[in-house]
Amino acid sequence: MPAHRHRLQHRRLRHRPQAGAVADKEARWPDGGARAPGDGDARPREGDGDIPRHRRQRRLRHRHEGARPRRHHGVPLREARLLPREGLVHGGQAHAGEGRGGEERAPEITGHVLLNGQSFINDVSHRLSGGQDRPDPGRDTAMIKQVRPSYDPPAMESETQRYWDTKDIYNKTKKLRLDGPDFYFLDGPPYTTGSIHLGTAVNKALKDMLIRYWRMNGLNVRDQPGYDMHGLPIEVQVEKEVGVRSKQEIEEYGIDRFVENCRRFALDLHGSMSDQFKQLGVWMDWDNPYLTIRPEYIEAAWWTIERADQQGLLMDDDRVLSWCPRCETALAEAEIEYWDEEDPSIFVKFPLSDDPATSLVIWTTTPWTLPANMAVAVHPDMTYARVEMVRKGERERLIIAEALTESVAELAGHDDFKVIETFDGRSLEGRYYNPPFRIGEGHLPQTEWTHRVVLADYVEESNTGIVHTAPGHGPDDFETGKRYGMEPYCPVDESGRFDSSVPQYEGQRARASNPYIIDYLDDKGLLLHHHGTEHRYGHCWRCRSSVIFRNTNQWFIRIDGIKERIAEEVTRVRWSPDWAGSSRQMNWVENARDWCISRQRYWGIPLPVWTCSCGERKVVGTFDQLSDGRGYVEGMDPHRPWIDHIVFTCPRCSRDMHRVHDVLDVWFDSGVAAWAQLGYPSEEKAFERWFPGRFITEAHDQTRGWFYSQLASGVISFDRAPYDEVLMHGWILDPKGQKMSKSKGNVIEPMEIIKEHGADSLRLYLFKANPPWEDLAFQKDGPKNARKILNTLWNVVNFASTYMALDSYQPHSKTMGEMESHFRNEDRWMISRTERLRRNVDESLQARNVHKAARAIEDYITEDLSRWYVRLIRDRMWSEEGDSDKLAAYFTLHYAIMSAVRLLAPFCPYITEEIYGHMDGRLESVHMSDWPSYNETLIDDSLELSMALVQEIVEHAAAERQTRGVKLRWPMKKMVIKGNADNINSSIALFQDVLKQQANVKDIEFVPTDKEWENLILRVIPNPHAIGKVYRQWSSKIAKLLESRPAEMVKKAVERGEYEIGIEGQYLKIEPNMVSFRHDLPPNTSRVEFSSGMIYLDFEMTPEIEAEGYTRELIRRIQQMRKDKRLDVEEYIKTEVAAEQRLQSYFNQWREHIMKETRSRSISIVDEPSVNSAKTWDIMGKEVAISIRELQLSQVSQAFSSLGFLSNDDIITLNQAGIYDMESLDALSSKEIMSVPGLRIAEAMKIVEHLKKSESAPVRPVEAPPKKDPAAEKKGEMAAEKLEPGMVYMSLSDPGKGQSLLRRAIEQGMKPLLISRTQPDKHPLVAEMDESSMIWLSSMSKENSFNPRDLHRLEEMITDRLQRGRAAVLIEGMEYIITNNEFLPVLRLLQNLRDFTAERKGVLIVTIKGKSLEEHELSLIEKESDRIV
RNA sequence: GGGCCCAUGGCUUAGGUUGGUUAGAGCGCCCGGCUGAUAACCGGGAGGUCAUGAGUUCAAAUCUCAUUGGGCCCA
Repeated sequence: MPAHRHRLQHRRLRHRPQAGAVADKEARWPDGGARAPGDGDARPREGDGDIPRHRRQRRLRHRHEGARPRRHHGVPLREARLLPREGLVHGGQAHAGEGRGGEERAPEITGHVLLNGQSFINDVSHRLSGGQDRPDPGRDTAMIKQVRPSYDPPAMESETQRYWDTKDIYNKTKKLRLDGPDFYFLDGPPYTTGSIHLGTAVNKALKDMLIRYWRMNGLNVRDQPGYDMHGLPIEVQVEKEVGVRSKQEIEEYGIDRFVENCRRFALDLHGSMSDQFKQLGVWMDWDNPYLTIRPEYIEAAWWTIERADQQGLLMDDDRVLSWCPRCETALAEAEIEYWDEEDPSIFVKFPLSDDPATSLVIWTTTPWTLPANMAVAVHPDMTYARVEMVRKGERERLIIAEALTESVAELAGHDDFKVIETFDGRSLEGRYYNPPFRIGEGHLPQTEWTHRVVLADYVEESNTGIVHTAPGHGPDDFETGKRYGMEPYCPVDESGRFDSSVPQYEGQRARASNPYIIDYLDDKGLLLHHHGTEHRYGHCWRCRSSVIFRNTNQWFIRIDGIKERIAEEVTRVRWSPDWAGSSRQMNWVENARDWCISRQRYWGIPLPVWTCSCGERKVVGTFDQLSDGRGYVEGMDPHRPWIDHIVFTCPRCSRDMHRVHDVLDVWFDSGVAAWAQLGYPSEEKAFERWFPGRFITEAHDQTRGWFYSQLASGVISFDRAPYDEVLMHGWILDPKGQKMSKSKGNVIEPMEIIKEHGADSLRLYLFKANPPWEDLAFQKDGPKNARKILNTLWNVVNFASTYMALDSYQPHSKTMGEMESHFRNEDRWMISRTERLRRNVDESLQARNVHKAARAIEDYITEDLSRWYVRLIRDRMWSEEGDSDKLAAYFTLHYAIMSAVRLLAPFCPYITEEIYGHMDGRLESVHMSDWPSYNETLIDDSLELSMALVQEIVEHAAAERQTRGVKLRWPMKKMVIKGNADNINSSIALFQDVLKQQANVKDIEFVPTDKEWENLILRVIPNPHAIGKVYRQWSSKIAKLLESRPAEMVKKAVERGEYEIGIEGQYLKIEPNMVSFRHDLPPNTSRVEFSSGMIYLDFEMTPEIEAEGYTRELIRRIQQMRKDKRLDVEEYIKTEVAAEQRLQSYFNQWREHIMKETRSRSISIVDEPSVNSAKTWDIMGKEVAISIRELQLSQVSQAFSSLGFLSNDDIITLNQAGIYDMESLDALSSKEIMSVPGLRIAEAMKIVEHLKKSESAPVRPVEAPPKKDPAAEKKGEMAAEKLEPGMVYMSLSDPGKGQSLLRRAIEQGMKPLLISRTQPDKHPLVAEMDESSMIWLSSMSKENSFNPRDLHRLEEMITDRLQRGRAAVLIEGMEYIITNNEFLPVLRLLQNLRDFTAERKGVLIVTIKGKSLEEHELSLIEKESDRIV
């Protein structure tokens, strides 16, 4: 019998703590002290080492069972978790380190960090040697505590959050790295909106992940978060709040009040954002963010303006710029959002002054700019044509680009047209034309080139090829006008309305005048054609008004002068991905125009420029310089309007200098963040220490935003980019890849995801789903699936911690070197996989391939750790204490878990913290630990290859079992492996035991490459054609003879060319062409090809295999019955098995094993069942009737009642040794009794003494007394929760709940009706019901679907039963009915049934897998229940 | 119109630098198994013109060009 089977008893007992841990949730501790769940008894006590294992198991059990009465005061556990964890911290010294303390001492702990191409060795021991104490050896032991059995992220995360808060973990973690190399991480300030969205979430999560990674690598990371708090968005919100609608109204309201409101607004909002970031698990310096509205910040911006001025880069100028007519301010490109809008598309005739019968035809989508027309532009090299066109009977002459004549004619609806002559654009230059609008004298500046044809390169061969030019309304037009010496004319005022120079439209909004202008043109016969067109149109980033181009005076920073330097800096900076810099950013910089930094608004950094009417100007760079001004007050707020009151005296003419009333572009605010947050220039020390920033990461829209504004202001201020590295990340889109927007209603809220699945799951999904720089179409299933991965990790930890805690395993008591000799190959494999993972994750993160790192961890957890290694070591986990083989597995498993946890810590800070606290806990936080280094020498390619082969073969074997219908429970007789290369067999042989165990195969044979498996049957295939040619009439005889001869011999001989066969006295030579050979498989054998060879699987059934197989089937059935009866795992039973003779003999061979596995106190193996409650199972076509009866624990002890001095522990010990009653005790010799494993000597002696004394009378096995004791208690419970007639009960997850309710109903005398999807004969309730009371859903309809008629039939069946009075109906798997139907009919069915149930005083029980339904469906269904159970 | 990125089963994606077995996963679906990590897990199956077209090549999801669609940044 395999050794491990003996261990099942242990396992059963050891399983108890789990049940206890569940109870822990409400447990209270008498000492009021703090204990993490499960840490109580797992902690070693004095002398624990001497207590035999099973004793400790008992104690553990007692704690959980016996703890209840002690719960009278103290701290509920949830809070307890937040109080100090005793023994985890060494005297409050958070920095006492692993790494030195000896964790996994084998691999060198030397992290290697590569930053900006510059690498340095992060030597942990060096870092920790800064006068810090070695951890107290007495406390430098990890305490393994069992984790709570289920992973509940929202609850766990808020507990962890509180743990961090209470113990100030964040600050301690930072403090720990204080001596490390400084690393200036630069946070791009999000605009202060008050709530985070998925985009800001991924942004901060990414930052947090990298910061944690750097910290673990020993860097002292500066992590001040920032908030961008000035600007229009807040102004617009405040406008709404205080009820003003224009700049004029703001000024009436009072700029001071307005600005104060803005400040309050911004300050309120930033706090709630910080809270949300915290929940996301982001560790930044939330108590000390940099705010762009602080005076010192503003001073830094001023200083930068001053620097620009000193270099001659600051200027004011007239320019045509985007203008928001609502906000009445200029806008930068970065502040404009584009989307498609409908505009008119018109073709207008401009008659030539000297030939009014001929018109130039221009095209425009902005009719409102026509009053400001000053010229028309043609391309000098384009060919134009004079066309005669007949339209509506009228003849007209038009000038159009030649290539476009036809399309224009078509649009205009011509009757006929012909080209009269062609010429190039150049020849048109200077021709005068009559503009559509005549602007009054003194308004439109008349110069030499006004209302003439001009040349411009940008004119395209589209529409008409002639461009209406209004220098006051278009940047290109402006440039062209400038070239021809025109002064721009802009008849549109700040609010976007026509001024008095266009009396026709005075006071009208520019764009709104389009229809009137078109009408006017039409009236004057100038409109050739008019239609609508969709095109991209710019809008104000905040108020969404359409922007217009206006010519205004603004302040600029000249980019031309520094463009080259900026480009050089782009080249120098490290970009991820590479093309973000070399292509994208470069492209932007190359096309960059002068930076307009002035805005005509209130809530912003005031432009620090004072001007005098004489033209003198003063730029203020620091507050000190302010104090020279009149109106300066010490400590004053530098915002508007107060700053406007400061007046300087002009040094040139002594008149007053006033401040230009503009504020700065907010992109300038954030552009100076790198030094402004350090307080520079007023504070130099921090600047010298930290500047420049090492790293930034933002989304790709920042190419034109923050990436650029920093480049420009950095080059102005310090002649360099203020950062060294940029990681450009993507956007989060909706599931269909569309941008999320409130108007589309497709916004997914990060906080809701966090509430449901936890921040860890959200983060993991965000990290692993995509490369960082790609946009992510956010899938709602994403976090859910990520949670499953974390759940798997949790399960592994639960498994490991259960056993390790029981054994008080000390993970750090041995080094890897010391364990080396105890490792099995599978341990070495696991360690190799682990080292490889450590390397992969580190390399991926250094390359900023965040997704690859996350995916590597995921694969490792699910594939290597959970699905394989844990499977392999199960048996070893149950083995006896002190067994070095088990310790090797513990060590490896612990090493693997802790590696994964530390690698995962930056990604998922919560779950890793929780696991670390339970599996190690020597430091206060996993985030204080060092980044796992890797040891290349532990990576063993060939070992991993071996295991890969074994895994592949196991899979093939499983697949072959499936096709043959042979379950894994049935051992396979033999597996033969023939590798196709010499090393394959030996490579697989390395893991022969693993293969045997996992494939459940009794024997493995290897066949060398050049041989064939000997059991293959070589057959001679005679070739009658060839034989007949030579030997004619003998051929059939020869063929027969050949087939009958030993094929091997024939083959060899033929190959040698010497095979002869004797027939009728003659020897006939057999030529090679007369025969061929074939290898046939022996019976019951499969041949499967795998990547590196061939395997043969011998499924032959021997009596031994049959016996084992049937036994395992039987055990399985009994276990199932135990489960169905809801027996306690420790409950003893009495078992009867009725089966045919052959099976009986098999079961008898395995009798003891069966009893142990099933906790049967007795087992009788019989021909016919003696009770009719026996359940008949079909095991591989054989009928086996099983009945089990529970024996209460207390009754077991009655078996030894004559030995009153025995404790329950002793009795269990005896039971474990297979001694169940006095009879068997009697049969043992004194010596045997004394050597019962685990039995205390004193007790053993007492037993021996007692037996000698009493010559004890045979003790009858004790039957369970009629319903008393715990059984009665159970019933009492039921009685207490009697089912109420007329009620609908519903369980949203657990089918077992529904079944036990139905049982209760039966006990209450109700007639049951069961509707289920589980086949009736497999259903747990089958024993308690007759056939007519069960409806199998799948049999109600064909094709596994449910149609409305089936629904109706079902309703009839149920109401029929309810009508017959006092009925209880259980519908299981409601989700099946719902998913196969329209939802509403099902809901209606449920409503009908509910009414009917109430009316007939029946009971309706519905179980449903809530998870498989849509949320709203579920809530509707829930409403139809009276009670959720 | 220009620059950059993306396109692989119903959905999300791996592979692409370095062209070479049968394009690999997860979710969903179907079938089966396991059942003392178990509201978990495992195996199998169906499902792919690797966006389209052309080229290079003995060979293209992979390299080149063009086209289409989507995203970002600009004009």
